[in-house]
Order: sequence, then structure tokens, then C-alpha cells
Amino acid sequence: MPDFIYNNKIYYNPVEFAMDRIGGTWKMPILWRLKDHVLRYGEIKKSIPHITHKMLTSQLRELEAEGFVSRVVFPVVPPKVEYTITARGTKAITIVEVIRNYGLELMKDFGVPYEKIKTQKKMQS
Amino acid sequence: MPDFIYNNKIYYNPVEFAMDRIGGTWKMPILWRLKDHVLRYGEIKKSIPHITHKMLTSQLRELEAEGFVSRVVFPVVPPKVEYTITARGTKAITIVEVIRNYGLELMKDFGVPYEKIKTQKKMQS
DNA sequence: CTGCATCCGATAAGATACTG
DNA sequence: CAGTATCTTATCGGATGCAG
Repeated sequence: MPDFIYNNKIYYNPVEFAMDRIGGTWKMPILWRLKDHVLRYGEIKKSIPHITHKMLTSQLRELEAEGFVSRVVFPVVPPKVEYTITARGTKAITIVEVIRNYGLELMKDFGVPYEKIKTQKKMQS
Repeated sequence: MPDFIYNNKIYYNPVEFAMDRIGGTWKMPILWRLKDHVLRYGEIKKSIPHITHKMLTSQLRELEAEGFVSRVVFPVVPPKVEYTITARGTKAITIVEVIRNYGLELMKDFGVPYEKIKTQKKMQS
């Protein structure tokens, strides 16, 4: 007696559904980077520490397939691909921010040290 | 160059940290059930469709270990154990609600049918 | 009733190599 | 530069059995 099915997967509640779209280790960090920048693949890669090539590619594919980011391929050599956040992605950012702030509170609560609270203006190098 | 370490695990951002505490398939549904009820193990079990014995036990253990729920054992036969949400758990519920509402919006957005939008007043049978 | 341990299959994710 | 494919390991989670 599943609640609903989407993409051949059974879901039992809306939270699970939302988390499958924007959850996981990397999707939120990716959306976060695209918040107010259009970025190339390599730029995203450089800006997210420890993410592997495979993970970044697959997560971008999923985010694109579900309309959170859009992918523009420039037919040049060497290849150039830009990723832009969509309206749906921007909406998701709101949730990311809520969770992020909560995470910061929790960390404080748990006594976990964390420095870069300050918003990062410039993203890489 | 990890951002921080907690419980022998490396985290790279606050979102990941938060999701490790209250994320996953079952933690939010569990907290949700305890929102305004003190429940016994078996009651939680019955109220969450498809959750397995193993998963419920392990998730409750983690939630307890990190202070989101408290566990009271009554020294009777047969055993009786009650789970209560803590202040920290109540705070988490706020986030759960935000994510849940977002999930509902997303589902509408994706055209996923879902009936029981109405708040469930009574929980089981 | 509640909880723990064990086994095992499914899935996620890292490393690496190859392509246009 | 960006993307795909393969191989391999690690973790998650289901089923089951046993115990106080």
C-alpha cells in the first residue's frame, strides 16, 4: 500500500520525495554554488572539495533531468559546458538555506568547531 | 583539508551534518510521529508502514544517542518502552515541516498524485 | 514486547582508463 | 574540457533467528 510512485520508485511520504530530489551529499552543495553564478563544469568541480568526477557528472545529470539546473553546451574545441540554476532550482535553494542554518545551529549545539561562517563572496582561487 | 570531523566522520558542510542527524528515509517520519505523542516501540512500528524492525531499532538508537528522542524503559513483563521527543527533537520538527511542505509543493509541481494532504489527527487504528 | 546478532543481496560511490 | 564506461569496495538495509 505505497503512498505513491515516481520514476519507478515507491515513496511513503513527501519528505522522502523531496530528499530524493535535492538530498544526498552533493546536490545541495552544487545548487548552492550555482545560486548566483553561471558556472562551467570545471569551475563547479574546483569549487567543491573532494567531489569526484563521477559524482559531479551524475548529480548534474539528475539535477538537469528534474529541472533544477539547465545545461548549455557550446560547440567549441575544447568543449565548454555551462550550468545555470533554474527557477525550480532557485526555489530549492530556499530549503537548502533553511537546512544549512539548522545545520550550523546543530553544530554549535553539539560543540563542533567550524570557521567559515562568513559568506564566501569569491568562490575559487 | 576537511572542514570538520564529528564521530569519526569527515564533513564538508553544515547541510551534510544536518542531514546525517535527521536525514535518511526513516528519521523524519519517526520524529514526526513523536511530535505530539509519547509512543511505545510497537506503536511507532505500527504507525510507520513498511519500516522494518531492524531499521526502526537502529534509527531510534541513533536519535536517542544524539538527543532527539528519549527512551524510557519500564521494568515490567512483557517489556514496555516509551519514546518521547526532546527539545532538540522538537526543533528538528520545524525543519521537517519545512521540508515536508516543500516536498508537497514539488510533488504538485511534478504532477505526482497524493491524497492524504489533510493532517492526520488520529494516528493509528 | 523489545532488542540484538548474523547473513546476504542491492546499491552507492571511489579509482581508473578511454573518447570526441 | 567534459563525459562515459568498467571495475571494485564499502555501506545500507532486508530477512531471519535468538534472548530477556
